[in-house]
Amino acid sequence: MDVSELLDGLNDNQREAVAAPLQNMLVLAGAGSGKTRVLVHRIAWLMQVENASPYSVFAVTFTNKAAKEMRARVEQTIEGSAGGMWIGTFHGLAHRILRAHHREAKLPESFQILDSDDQQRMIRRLLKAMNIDEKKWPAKHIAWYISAKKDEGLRPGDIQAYDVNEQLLQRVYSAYQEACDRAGLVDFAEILLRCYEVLQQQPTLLRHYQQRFAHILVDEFQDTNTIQYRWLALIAGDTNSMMIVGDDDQSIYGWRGARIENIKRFLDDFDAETIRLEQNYRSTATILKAANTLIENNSERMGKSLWTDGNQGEPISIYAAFNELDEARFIVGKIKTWLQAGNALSDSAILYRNNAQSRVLEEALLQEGMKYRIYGGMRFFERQEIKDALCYLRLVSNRQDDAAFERVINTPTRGIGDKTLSHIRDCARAESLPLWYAAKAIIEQQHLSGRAATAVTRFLELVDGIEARIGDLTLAEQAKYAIENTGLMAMYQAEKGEKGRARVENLEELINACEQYELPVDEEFSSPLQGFLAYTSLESGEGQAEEHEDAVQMMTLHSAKGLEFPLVFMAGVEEGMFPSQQSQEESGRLEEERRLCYVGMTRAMDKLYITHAEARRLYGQEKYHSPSRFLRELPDDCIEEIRVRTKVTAPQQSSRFSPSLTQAAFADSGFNLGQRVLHAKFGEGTVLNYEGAGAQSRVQVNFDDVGSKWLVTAYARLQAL
DNA sequence: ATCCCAGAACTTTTT
DNA sequence: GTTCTGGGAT
Repeated sequence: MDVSELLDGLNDNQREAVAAPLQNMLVLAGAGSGKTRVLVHRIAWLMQVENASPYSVFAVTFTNKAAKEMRARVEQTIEGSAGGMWIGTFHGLAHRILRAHHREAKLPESFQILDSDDQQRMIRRLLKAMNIDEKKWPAKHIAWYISAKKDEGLRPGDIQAYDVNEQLLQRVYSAYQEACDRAGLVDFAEILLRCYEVLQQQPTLLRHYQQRFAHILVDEFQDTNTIQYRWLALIAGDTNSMMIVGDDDQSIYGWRGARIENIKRFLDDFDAETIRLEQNYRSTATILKAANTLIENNSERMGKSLWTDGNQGEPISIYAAFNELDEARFIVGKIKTWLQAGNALSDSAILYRNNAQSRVLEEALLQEGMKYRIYGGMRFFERQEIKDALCYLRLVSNRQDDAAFERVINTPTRGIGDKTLSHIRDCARAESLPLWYAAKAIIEQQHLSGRAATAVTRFLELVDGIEARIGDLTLAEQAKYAIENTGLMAMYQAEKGEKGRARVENLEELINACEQYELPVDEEFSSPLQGFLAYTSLESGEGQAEEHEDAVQMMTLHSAKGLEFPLVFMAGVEEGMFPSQQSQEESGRLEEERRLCYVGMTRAMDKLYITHAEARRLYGQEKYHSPSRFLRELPDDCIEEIRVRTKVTAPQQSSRFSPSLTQAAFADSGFNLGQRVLHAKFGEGTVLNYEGAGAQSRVQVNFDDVGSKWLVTAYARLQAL
């Protein structure tokens, strides 16, 4: 590609960033302002104009998806291979360095990665051994604590524990770390911290990477945490060509350690120039104006205002639903209309604050026979049956892996009970041995009863046997061999019902994934299996066996970041839901919620609907939320209210409507409950739920605007208790 | 080893 | 209200 072509089609600011001299730079890139484009073109520019070698490029993203996209677009732009460049996620790149220098990092060659589930099991095990009450100290919280400390670059010894609680946490952290080290295991946070420490402690190594990576590019910089910042700074050294791209207004991961202030810190530490990308190529002027106005309510912004030379577009529609069912019905209705106008389902998205909200929406879509796809949820490589299989493979490749040992020693059941297991654990603890070797020792010392000893021996031989047999097999054959010979397949085949069938299918899909897997040529893995295992932990399997059909896209606001859709619905925009209850109680959280709202709004290209429900069944209770404060922050001339809100009046004593009130409401309208379809005119304070003695019914109510009154179609679904 | 029930949880998510 | 989990009973 010709050099001038690299700048063609870019606006002035984008061009300025792409063609900037070698210097540290912050590109403050608003939503939909073409930041990926700038990064990609910058890489091409560095190569073609600055004669940078591909080996000098180090491009970091947060997600595998973003890394993959960047690599693909670079290759497209430079019309060649991006091999030699390091383009990947923070964890992927740090992991790569650790593999290459596992000795310096004091890790076994076949070290394995713990996902958060493994991590929690590991902690639970420790808590039992340390006699700590799990009720008082849930493994989840402790895992959270440990990760948070690692994210800040803190080892147990760096923590000043002033009170007994923190001292306990510190003790568990310490024990956990020892257990991981002994087993050759690293958790996600450990990958970064360990890599950081190795580079810091090995000046020769560090110099090597610093000299090699003359050009560092970082995407989504507002999401970096402390250790990520330090890691980048270390590798950058005094290089003066680091380009970071980010948007302080889209920082929504503060709750998991992201430091929005890293952007400002970068400006100081690296004496960087700032370039702003404010022209938006995605949304209508109306949507942008509303989003801008909203975000201006935040303080300490770096300042940025999106604009477009495109259409004004339609106003943002705000719908005040009677309850969550009405909300779902409304949304589905609008999607239906949109579909009938000749649009694709997959161009519409429903965004919500928390996953629990998806259910009612799903039911409504199902009722209309509309296809949908929900993002998030259980990932492929995290499924129980998949993890079982992977843990066998982990154990095959690294006998020290205690987490894997614990998981599969009695899966499928082979007569190794709690007693035998705690025997092995005791021995392991006493001798500071991995469980595998403790089990071996116990058998040799004949400390077990005949039956238990046979069972354990058979297990050890099983794993050894797999390793002996898979030597010259392909990866897929190895997996197949392991899944079948361990009895896993038989176990899940025997499991009845839809669930068992799905699990068998997943195991087959795992073999398929092995077939598809390509070992990265330039990374240092001792075996294809090793590479595959790392892949399964770092890439959770999004896209595995996924169908691409035309469907409504459903996801949380968080997972919508980076995406765009012509038609967007934001559901449940109510006080207590969004901003969430807890964000209103803790200080500083509110602004992040507002940024989340900003992110949500700026996903919409053409039309945005925002809905809120006056009544909502939440955790089994009827809640009456007022519309979100964020709605009040939108400028009047950008919005239209589809249904003027009515005041829902609950009876004084109870937060639920009473049966008599419900019956009265229906009787007043001249209809009886139980009648399949009812037509009624309802006024303010419409009663939506009916609960009678002996039978429980949920009244589903459909509303359409008819002048100042509402024509109501309702039917009751009576369910005997 | 398996099953069943009581009790707890319950933002947001990538790696 | 629902779903998951852990512990106790069979």
